[in-house]
Amino acid sequence: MDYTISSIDRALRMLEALAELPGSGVTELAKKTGCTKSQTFRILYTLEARGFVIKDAERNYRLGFQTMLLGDQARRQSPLIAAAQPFVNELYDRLKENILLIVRHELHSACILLRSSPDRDKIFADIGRTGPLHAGGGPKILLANAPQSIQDQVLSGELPGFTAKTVRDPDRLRTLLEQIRRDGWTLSDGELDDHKRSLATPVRDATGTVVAALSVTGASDRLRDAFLTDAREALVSTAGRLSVALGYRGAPVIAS
Amino acid sequence: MDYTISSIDRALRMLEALAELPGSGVTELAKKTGCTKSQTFRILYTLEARGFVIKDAERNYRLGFQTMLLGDQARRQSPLIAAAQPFVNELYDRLKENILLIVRHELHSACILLRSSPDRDKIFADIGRTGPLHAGGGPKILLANAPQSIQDQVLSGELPGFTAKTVRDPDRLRTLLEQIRRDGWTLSDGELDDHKRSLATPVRDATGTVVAALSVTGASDRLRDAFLTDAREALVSTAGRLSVALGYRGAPVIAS
DNA sequence: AAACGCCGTTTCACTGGATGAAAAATTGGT
DNA sequence: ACCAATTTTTCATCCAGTGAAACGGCGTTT
Repeated sequence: MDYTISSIDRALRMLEALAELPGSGVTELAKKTGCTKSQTFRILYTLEARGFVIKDAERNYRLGFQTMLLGDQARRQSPLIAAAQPFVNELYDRLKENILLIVRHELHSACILLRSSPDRDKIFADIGRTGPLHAGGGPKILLANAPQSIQDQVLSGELPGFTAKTVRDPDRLRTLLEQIRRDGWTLSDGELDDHKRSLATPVRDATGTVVAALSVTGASDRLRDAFLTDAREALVSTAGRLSVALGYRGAPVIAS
Repeated sequence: MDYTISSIDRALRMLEALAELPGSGVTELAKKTGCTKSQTFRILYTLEARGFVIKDAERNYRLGFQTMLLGDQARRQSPLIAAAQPFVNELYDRLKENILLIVRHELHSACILLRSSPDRDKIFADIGRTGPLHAGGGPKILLANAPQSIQDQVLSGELPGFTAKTVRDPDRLRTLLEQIRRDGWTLSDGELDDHKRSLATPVRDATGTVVAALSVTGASDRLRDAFLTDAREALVSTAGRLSVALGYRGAPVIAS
């Protein structure tokens, strides 16, 4: 049964459109969302009245403070983030490389926790930044463990390349995803960022569902050899403990 | 002319209610927002479909990842935050005390930027946390410069005390607000946090509207004497430069 | 075991709020 | 001043949203 209230759905899509096109006007947003211009105007008026969007002097719109504040509250109140924070910190203290917690939202990945060192090289992932599901350690873990319909949609859609090493062939990706599910972890070697490697492994909740990927990312010339093996073991162990903290009671994944 | 779409307004209020009562069920949220139960159920269903809220196994709701991610985008795309960030950092480097940028949202204050030192004592203000307008340096600056209707509403409403030093008498507050407008800065001595002082001054935009308050907050035994004077001068100067960066072209405020 | 209360979910007749097309107003560029 | 593009406003129309009540499940009480 579908209980969707379509005017509310349109407003939510308007917020999403604004996140992608900050500083847009009424006509542009109408085109982006498929709403009529007068509908768009009224939606924006309603959103503006509550501070979700701001209209500037040139009549361009941006996300407003109330969106920001509610986002902060969402972060503060997230049981997953609360549970994961100490484990992310611990892993960072151990490895001194970037540690990320990545989630899937529809057909994309998003970084919801990031512990990085100021003197480490910049990486694609950043707090709140969305990215692909087919490239990168964490994203591939999430794709490999996503519902079949999600996998099918991603693999039949566009598979953009971020570097020369990004795997873009659907058949090759299917094989990789199968191996990832078997292994219980994955390594991304320069698929999202040149000269960067990313190890990742799943985080499961009480029902056994993969709700996030825990990942360590750093320069390829550091993440190799014995340190790579060490990092992988620490990563899998930490993600396993986090999963237990989230109520997971399945069998421990045995690395091949 | 009122172009508010009431079902959308209800959905936005539902998000706000969830920020205040995370983990609520349908009945509680209906009561909080004044919506019927079937309306509440449908609103939540629509919000959940797009990831703005999450329903857990016990049928309780919380803000979801999409709210968090949009909040992150709002922060990333805010011209005010982008402009203020270097000034906040500079002031922090200078004073080594907590530096805050505070905004008003309806009848409350909210901290949108915070530069604090790990070894500093904890203060009330925190990123994304909303607070009063009648207590604390930054909040009082915002109240003193708010539209008359906002001032009237705040002063005729509840004025809760946070410490023994919080001013709760509306008449006394009116006198204080007048002085704040004359002085162009204010000192809060233990009104929000015991043993904490907070200096604050307004930040203006191109139209001369006070859009934020810049504030330095620290322990009372550090924020005194010559350091207090020094901090005040640095604060007022920095806020003035930030205001200019935002397009403000008014006369410089001369401190009494 | 049955009754009861509470909550979340579902149903469907009804209507008023949302809609869209077009007019009016505003803005920025030449 | 003129013009094109955009934003805002208007109003007759109608359908999407509403609300009251039924339904189902669960935990507690008798």
